[in-house]
Amino acid sequence: MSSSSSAPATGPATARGQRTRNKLLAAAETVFGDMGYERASIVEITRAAGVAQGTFYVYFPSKKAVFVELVWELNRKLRRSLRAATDALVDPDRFELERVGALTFLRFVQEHKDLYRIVRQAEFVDEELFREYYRELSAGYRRGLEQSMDKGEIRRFDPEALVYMLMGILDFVGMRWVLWENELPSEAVIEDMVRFIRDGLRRREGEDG
Amino acid sequence: MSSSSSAPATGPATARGQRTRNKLLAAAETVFGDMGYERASIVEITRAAGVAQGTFYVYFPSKKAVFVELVWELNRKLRRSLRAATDALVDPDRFELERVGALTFLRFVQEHKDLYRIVRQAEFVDEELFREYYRELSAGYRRGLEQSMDKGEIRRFDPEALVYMLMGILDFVGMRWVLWENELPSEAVIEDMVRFIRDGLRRREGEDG
Amino acid sequence: MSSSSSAPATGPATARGQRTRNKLLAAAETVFGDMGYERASIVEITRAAGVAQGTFYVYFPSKKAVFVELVWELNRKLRRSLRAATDALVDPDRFELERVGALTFLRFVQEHKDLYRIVRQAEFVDEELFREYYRELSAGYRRGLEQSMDKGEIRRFDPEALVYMLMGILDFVGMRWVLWENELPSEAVIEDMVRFIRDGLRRREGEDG
Amino acid sequence: MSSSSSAPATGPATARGQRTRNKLLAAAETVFGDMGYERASIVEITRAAGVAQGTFYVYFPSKKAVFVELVWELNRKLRRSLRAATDALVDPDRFELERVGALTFLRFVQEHKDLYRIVRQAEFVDEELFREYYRELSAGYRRGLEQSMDKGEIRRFDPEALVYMLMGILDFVGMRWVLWENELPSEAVIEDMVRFIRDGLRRREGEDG
DNA sequence: CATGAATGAGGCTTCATTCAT
DNA sequence: GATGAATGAAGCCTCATTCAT
Repeated sequence: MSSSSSAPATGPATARGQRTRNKLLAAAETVFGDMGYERASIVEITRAAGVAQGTFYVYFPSKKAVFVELVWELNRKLRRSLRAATDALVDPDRFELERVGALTFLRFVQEHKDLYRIVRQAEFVDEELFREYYRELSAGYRRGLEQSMDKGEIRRFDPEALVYMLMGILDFVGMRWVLWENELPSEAVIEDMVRFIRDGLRRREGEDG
Repeated sequence: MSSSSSAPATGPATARGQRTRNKLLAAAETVFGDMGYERASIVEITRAAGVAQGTFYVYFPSKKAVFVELVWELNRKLRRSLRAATDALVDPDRFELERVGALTFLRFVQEHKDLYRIVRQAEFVDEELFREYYRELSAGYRRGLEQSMDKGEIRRFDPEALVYMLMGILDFVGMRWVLWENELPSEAVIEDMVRFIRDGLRRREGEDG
Repeated sequence: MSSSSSAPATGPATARGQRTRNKLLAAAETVFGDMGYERASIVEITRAAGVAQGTFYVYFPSKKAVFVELVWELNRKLRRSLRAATDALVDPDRFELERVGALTFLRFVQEHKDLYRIVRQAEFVDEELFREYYRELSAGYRRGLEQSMDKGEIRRFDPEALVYMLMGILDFVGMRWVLWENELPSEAVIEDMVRFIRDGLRRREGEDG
Repeated sequence: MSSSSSAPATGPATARGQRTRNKLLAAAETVFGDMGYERASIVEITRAAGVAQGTFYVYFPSKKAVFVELVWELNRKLRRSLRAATDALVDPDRFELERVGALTFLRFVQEHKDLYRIVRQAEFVDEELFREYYRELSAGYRRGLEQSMDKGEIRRFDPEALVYMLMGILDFVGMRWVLWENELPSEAVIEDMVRFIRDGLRRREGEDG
């Protein structure tokens, strides 16, 4: 019977296959990161992976397919990082969570610069994919913020608005320092950011919600 | 500068020439906005402009050239809008400026959805152009914020950090509502945003700067 | 306005354009005839036409498109030839028409060997195109045969059956001699063919229809 | 012949080997019939056969090789069918033979639509193979017709011409009804065909050969 | 001034075939 | 005896750009 006909072009599941697939994925990450989706070519990717051009199509049905996979990989990895970092905290308040979350995010960007740049291109590769990326990412964040509002830790906001504002801050800080300067923001910058967020979130004296 | 003969393909300076050039520019804006830089083609642009293919090269030396020009045009227009809106205010404080600036930005995005998407692509067309765009945009904003700090209206921040955080907020709110929902954010969202920014900026009691 | 957006990729209508288009069409005819549709390549066609590869797509939207055009061109030419030949006859009976039609067909094949082979491939390029080809070709033939039946010149047959039998005879004779031997069938063969058809059509004594 | 060691990739001669080979052959028949020679792929064939891609080359040296084998298989089967059908007749005259031969052919086509389409493609895979197919098929037919002429059962014809005309009739009737309508021609059509052939063959009164 | 036919490099993808396991 | 991962040549098509008119 062999593998009949249903395999969705994910490529051989053998050990060797896994290795090749990973080489390809890593190469694609680098190449897309360097040259952008459109200018990246399959030849370039396979050359970087050290395999023949045709090998690419053993593992991925199309150029777009690797890209999409990469985007989701980043999404998963990032969420996992954030969850790990915050789960490690003992009885944290919202402000602690924001500080740790921000730092984790920036470090993640630093370690996955290519992947990060890939997301930024998704908008032009597949609009819906791009939105899905943020929807997915914001969902958990938003839940946490809503809980904090319910607990009265922070002021009440339209949760969707709040989550996008916070993501916007992180995105731009990540872009400005990690991507452009190729380094984590200085202590001072981080401190300013955390303080700005904290004060923005905090209930004012005399407020009831 | 002047109208010597070396300017590379800026096109005839006659009135008719100006008209053609503008048609081309407008067409390029639409087409780049619709299909993205890479997928947009010169034929598409010239067809939309109602001129022959070759005419394009009378006015612009390359595809990239129109794109760059478009980016700067957006930049200029946006800064002009912002300046106009804030100049109209009588003796405004920082918070008033932020509110008006935010609204102006969002309305601008609404009217220039194409140009907005164009900027976001600049990152992959010409990294430096993209950074320049934000450097230019942030310069004036930053000056204003520094003055407010000096006056003690708002807390002291690393000005670069502050300006990118604020741009990040606006960018994401504009994206989430104006681009994705195709409408201005609701009053509630705007209000939350303005309040978040205001509280983030405000000096805490007892602080001295 | 130029040529706005409706031109169905038929290429420039200028004199120069017509010339190029014809070169391309002629080259395609030869190449498809020589190597068959699938093995023929656009490079081969453009090389034979003496133009650049890209020029092909100025005139035809796809490989298949030229092919289809070629098929219909053959169809038209063949029908025109047959009509011309039979129209020239003065008060012909069915048998005279068959003789002249057969000869005309065979001569046509001899002069259009490429196009002839092209039709035979249509079956594998586009099944429906292939059937349309025969439907179109048989329509006029069939009308003539029906008239002859009505006049009582020939026996009554299911007209569709008759027309396909006659086309089958001609097709195979054309294949066997014109294509394979590269010459018109001998007088003897032609005579046998005409006689066979005549006797097959003729009413037997004592029949009434 | 024999089972020495030089036969190029005919595959293992064991029972299991035979089974695999037949699965491959059957799969190839279906796939070539469905998609045509050029569009059919080895992967498709091996998948349909339920074996690994590489296995194909254990049994056949190339894609073309299976195809050629399939063509000859059809040829053999068809001739065997025809022989069986006519051998069963008791002291038949030419007209009876033609009627039975025609019916047998049409039924064969109906049961082997795949193989039928395969032959029609042979022309573009290997011209010589295609001609050989008809030469082989016509050889026996022609001998029978010559005998009938010698016996005076039918009029004298150039035998090659006659045999190709008759094959042409059958080919087109098979195509028009069995392939296109997916059904045997109606009684009426069959009757017209048999009558047309009979009258075409028959000696006219007063003829002597 | 403008045109638009022509170019040719380069991109994505398919697939027959090989060969180490 | 069978496998299936890998190969790389080749195909169709797109498009920015040039240049003769």
